[in-house]
Amino acid sequence: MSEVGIKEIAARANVSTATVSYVLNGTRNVKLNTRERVMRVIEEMNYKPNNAAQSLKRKRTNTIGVIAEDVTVFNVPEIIDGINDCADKMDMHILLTNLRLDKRIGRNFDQTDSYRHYANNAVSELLSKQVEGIVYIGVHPRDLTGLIDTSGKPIVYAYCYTQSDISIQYHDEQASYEAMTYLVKKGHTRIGIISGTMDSIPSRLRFNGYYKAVTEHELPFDPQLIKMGNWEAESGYRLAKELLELEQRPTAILAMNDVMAVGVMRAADEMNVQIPRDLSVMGFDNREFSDYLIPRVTTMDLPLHEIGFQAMESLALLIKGEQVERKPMPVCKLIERESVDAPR
Amino acid sequence: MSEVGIKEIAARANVSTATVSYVLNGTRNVKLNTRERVMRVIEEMNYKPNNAAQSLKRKRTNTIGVIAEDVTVFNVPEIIDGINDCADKMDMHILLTNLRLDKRIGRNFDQTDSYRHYANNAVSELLSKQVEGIVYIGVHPRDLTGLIDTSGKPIVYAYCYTQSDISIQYHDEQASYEAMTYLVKKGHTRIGIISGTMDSIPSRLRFNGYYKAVTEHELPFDPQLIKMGNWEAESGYRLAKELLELEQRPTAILAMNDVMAVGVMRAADEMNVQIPRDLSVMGFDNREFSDYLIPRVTTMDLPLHEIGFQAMESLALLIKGEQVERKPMPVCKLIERESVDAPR
DNA sequence: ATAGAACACTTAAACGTTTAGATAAACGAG
DNA sequence: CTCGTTTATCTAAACGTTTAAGTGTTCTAT
Repeated sequence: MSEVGIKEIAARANVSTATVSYVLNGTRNVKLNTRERVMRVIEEMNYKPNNAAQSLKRKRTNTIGVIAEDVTVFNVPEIIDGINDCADKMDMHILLTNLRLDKRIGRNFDQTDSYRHYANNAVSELLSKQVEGIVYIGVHPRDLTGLIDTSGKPIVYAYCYTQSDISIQYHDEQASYEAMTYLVKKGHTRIGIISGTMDSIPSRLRFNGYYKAVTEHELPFDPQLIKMGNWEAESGYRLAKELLELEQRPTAILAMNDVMAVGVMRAADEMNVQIPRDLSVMGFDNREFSDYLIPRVTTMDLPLHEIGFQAMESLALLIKGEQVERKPMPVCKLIERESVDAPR
Repeated sequence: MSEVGIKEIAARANVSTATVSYVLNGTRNVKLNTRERVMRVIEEMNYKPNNAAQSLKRKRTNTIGVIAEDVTVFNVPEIIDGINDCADKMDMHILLTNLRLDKRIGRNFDQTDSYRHYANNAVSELLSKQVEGIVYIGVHPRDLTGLIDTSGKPIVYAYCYTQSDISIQYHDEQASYEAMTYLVKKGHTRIGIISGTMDSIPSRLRFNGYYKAVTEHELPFDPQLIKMGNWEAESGYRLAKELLELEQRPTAILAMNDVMAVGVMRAADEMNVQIPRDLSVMGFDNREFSDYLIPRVTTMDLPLHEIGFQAMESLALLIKGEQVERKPMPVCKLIERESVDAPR
């Protein structure tokens, strides 16, 4: 612990501890003269107020808990960055808990029990650490409604879905709509899509966006062009082959994540289909590698930083007991690269 | 703050606060009878000890600070995961600070002043939060000796270098030696390398490993085969072209990170050099995308989790005031994929 | 010159725990 | 049955701050 306390400072500066506290916090006027004297002693002794004591007295810890389902999943660090960014501004600190869910229970959405166990343990620990609120970063976009009990402390969810509390997501539907519109503007009319697993909410939303684009742009609706993947490269590979083997090939494929887009590119490579000459490919997520593939793939960038930032903003409001007004949903941004061209 | 305190529990259980504390911490014998009574009340009221008060009295916060130069840089999350893993075991919590260095000052190693400023600010905040120690995750492997002042609190560095304190790195030299040996075993003798910037320590270590392999395996030493890159894809691209334009082409290229390996593959693609038929390519870092490229690239996996774990272990020892014994350096692991073959 | 307000500073209680030391009760040996 | 010891519990101080209330001191306006 800090060796030197406020008493020592007070003694050396010939004032009471109260005065030291006042100059430290600026909570009352202190004559310039004495203020400077106190400051000087503080400097000299390199005094730092003991935060434990402060928290105890103030009943405020200036600390929030961040629970990440798994920090090593691609979207999490950026979200944390956003939270941290906002927290900095409000002089809040971040107590981080990593659930390691990917490593512990994998993507099995049904292990609700062990899931609930890990999550609530983490919450419980954080609460006893006196965090003023929690932001929960879900990586697999499941619906968490009712799973987590914070005994009244404010919580906001980032990236995942819940009905009972505040949760910040980006605008999935509009993103896939925008992607489709982009392909249409490039001249494509036969567009294949490879979706994620349909038990995931964003997957359904992205599909909605696709469907909206199909109707609005009056594309021929062909069920053969719709493939159900599972987010993994292998499924992109397999389904792209199916699409490319159609008697009437699509001229473009929209994969609902970049990983499946990789699979698409592999399939194209194998079948000697050149991208983007013979086939346009579009991904989703703007994973770092999408810029490293050959050709560099056009994709939708996720507003992860913004999600984190907004989550923290909302949490701060909840902590202050204020109403949190609905903000416009963060939107994705189209990243134009080399994998899309006009059809020949 | 917690609404219900130890006094309330004591009152309801008809004991003194001391007794409650004893059953809570097991620091003294309490008759089974009363212990159970106290426990029951604790349960009923969902009582959680106020950590601020505990910390104040115990002079222990069970919290360490983690400073990350930038959480969004590829190696950081995995290191945090390792730290978190170990911290969990020791019942320690993590107060996270993200310097956002990449965004604020970029890779400019020379901005020592503003660098020092950010880092020491973070340290200072953490110290006043009463962390018991700090692990500092550097992303650009510069030498940080003397830059950071923790006023006596233990600190350990992960991934970066320092002479004055404990720092945990992986074994760079042996990794590049192993990579080279692998290529040699595959039958290559003319091996080009593209190094990182030579002002970076790992870059020099990796070069040492290369050189050691060259001499030990009695490869012809040809300075033309050694190219100095800057870690970026573009430099890999440019330098691979130079290598491929040599009158006596190398049959394999070892790029000292996966990003530059991407550049190599682009160059090869453009020059119609097929990988691995006409040229073997090896990367370094096992970035996620290395598995997504076509062909999937063989590379060296970094023991990031282990680095984080060891860092936390060492820190725990320092905190306890114990000697930290030198452990064997974590080593990289060769990930064999498709980009390397025997020369034709 | 003086009352009253404004200002600068101090005193001491409080925040919710832990823990040494005190006390009381129960036990065991003779 | 007594004395010493062990065991169970309690009392109260302490941890390092903040802050309401109190005490001087210095202005300001008359």
